[in-house]
Amino acid sequence: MKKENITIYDIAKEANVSPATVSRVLTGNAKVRPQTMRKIVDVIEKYNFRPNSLARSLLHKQSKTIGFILPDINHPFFSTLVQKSEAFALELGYTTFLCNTMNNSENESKYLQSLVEKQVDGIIYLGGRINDTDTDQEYAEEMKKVMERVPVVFVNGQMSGVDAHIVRTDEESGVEMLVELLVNLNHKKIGFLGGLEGISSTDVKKNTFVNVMENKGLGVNKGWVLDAGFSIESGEEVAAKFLSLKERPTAVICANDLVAIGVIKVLTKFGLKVPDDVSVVGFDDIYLAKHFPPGITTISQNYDQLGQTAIKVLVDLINEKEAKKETVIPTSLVLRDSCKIFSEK
Amino acid sequence: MKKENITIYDIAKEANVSPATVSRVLTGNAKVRPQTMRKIVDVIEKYNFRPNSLARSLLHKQSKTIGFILPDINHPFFSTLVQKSEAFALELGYTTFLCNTMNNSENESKYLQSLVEKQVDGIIYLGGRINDTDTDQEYAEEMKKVMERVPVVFVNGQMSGVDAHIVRTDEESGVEMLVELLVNLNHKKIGFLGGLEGISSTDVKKNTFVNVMENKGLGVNKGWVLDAGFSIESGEEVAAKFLSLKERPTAVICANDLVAIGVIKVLTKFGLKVPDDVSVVGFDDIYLAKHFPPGITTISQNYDQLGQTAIKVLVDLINEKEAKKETVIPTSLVLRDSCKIFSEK
DNA sequence: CTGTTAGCGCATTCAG
DNA sequence: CTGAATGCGCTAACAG
Repeated sequence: MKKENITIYDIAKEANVSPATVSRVLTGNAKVRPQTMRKIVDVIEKYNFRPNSLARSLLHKQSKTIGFILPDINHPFFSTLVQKSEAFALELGYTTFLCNTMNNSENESKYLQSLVEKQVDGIIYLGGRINDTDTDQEYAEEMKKVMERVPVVFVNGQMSGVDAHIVRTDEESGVEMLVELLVNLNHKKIGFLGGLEGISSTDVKKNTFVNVMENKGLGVNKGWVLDAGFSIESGEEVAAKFLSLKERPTAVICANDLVAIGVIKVLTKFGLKVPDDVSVVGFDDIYLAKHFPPGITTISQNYDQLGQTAIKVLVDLINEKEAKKETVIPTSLVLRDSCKIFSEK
Repeated sequence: MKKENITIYDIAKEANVSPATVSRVLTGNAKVRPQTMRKIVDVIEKYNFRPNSLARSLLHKQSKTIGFILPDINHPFFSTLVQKSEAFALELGYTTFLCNTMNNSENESKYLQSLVEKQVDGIIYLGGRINDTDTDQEYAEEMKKVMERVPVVFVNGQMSGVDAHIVRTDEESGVEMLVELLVNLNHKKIGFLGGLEGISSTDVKKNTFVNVMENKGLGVNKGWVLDAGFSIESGEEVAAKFLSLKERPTAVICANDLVAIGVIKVLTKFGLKVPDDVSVVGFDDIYLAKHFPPGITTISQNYDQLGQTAIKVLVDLINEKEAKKETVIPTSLVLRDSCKIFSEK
């Protein structure tokens, strides 16, 4: 059995007051005679009493809790974003439930249910199914049902048929900046490595890449656009394919920094120097980007702003205020040493 | 206002049964006529009803929730450990509350209170004050008060005066292995870089290091033991000090892999090759250790076992079973390419 | 197999 | 300023 819980009744009895009065000093919602107050506070401290927030939430029908759904807490992009968002939520008086789905769709459903049952006041969806370019309609239905009960904000994602509030990074302009940079550095043969087809962030980036290149009158060789995934290992894998290319690009844009790291690692291992032989750029500006030699030129996600805005929108929804349906967060270019001007040898 | 919640009463009314019967199908704790069952299930699905776990927890006096306290979710050591622990907790039917204190002692107190108020069934303490070699007695008192209400397990930490259950990595033998390795590689001048004095993991490692060295008849130069911290930046900082040494060790053991990364980065930048000029080893075997060139030789923390054991002990405590007071988890040596045999030039 | 009742711990009426 | 009573949503105990 559990140790017997102390309740406001116990406190009340010992302080010779009514439970209501104890409650009043706990919440500070009504005036209590200083004398009475002191007596009660003493007893509370004596027993080290803490009010049961479950009971409180049950009564108020709000838990002051926000749930986060994310695919992988180990990925620096998510851990950073979570950290920023969480800190801000805390300032606003919300605690958070982190649901790390480990890229598993079943977990995602379970957690979604669990958050509803736990009566969270709102949900921040950082990743998972909302990243699929083509929405599975079953998931969409599930999502809609959740949204009937709990406000939800999607970060860097969407679901077709689901009318959710969205906060997203301006990935298009990020990729544009990268292409501009490389082209200005005289690169004409540019590839795009990593990511996964069908995942929206990848598709958006790839499409933007192709469009911008064409606008500049530079073709894109299909063989230079290679999928793989989002991890360092994916980068290694795709770099191997890159190496086996008959004609190689002189510069590559990677789907994210981890991929860039994997790519650089393998190229280096096989004797290609970055940036001397190949220029490599990434995306996200995770903390490793500046540390991994030679230092990766990348696009910085505005983690603070992204996280804060998401929370802000969600809290507005919770309080039934109006909130912008879609907010786009700008990115910025971070120059480091993984790319340089191209010159024929 | 909140949207009106649907309750088992609503379901009961619509299905022409009593709330108790609805509850029975929800919990599956008692037999219900298939016919009745179907009727109820239909209504539940029609309204997409989910039971309120707050109410349930209030009644049962257990929330099936475990709280985690950790200093920095961005640190791969913690994010990996959390991931493993969480997955196992989930298997056991527990969901988790992650409390990322951001290395802030005030947050630690707040979260501790919050977890008690949220009626978590147990707390896993992954880091923070339990890492101080000298325990602040105020913190110890606070801890004890928490432990009167909720079972707690310390992972890789302790508090003097607090009689907690502990699960910890065998850091001593880990360091021993590293020293053995380096000595076998003919290194005689070995340094220890990073960590912070007063943090137990650092102190344990440093002491072990000094002892083992002395046992081998190899002295340790005080100037070769340099504090800094636990991040890549700390490694960079301490590497700068290393470079300014009159006489340098030929090999260094770093407090953890991030420090090793920082050290390698700076040494490389200043023209010293790792491992040709200096051998560098780390600790933890974070996923980066294998990716950061040249690949860092390190001690692997047994994340799975560490996390699972912690959860197992905690769950035993929750269920008021006996549990081993202290469990030591073995480590293993992971050989990569950041150290090599020493030979005079 | 099913219904009735009571209470988990708290905060909020409404009286006094 | 304080106390008594009520109900948040659920399930366990007890009848039937």
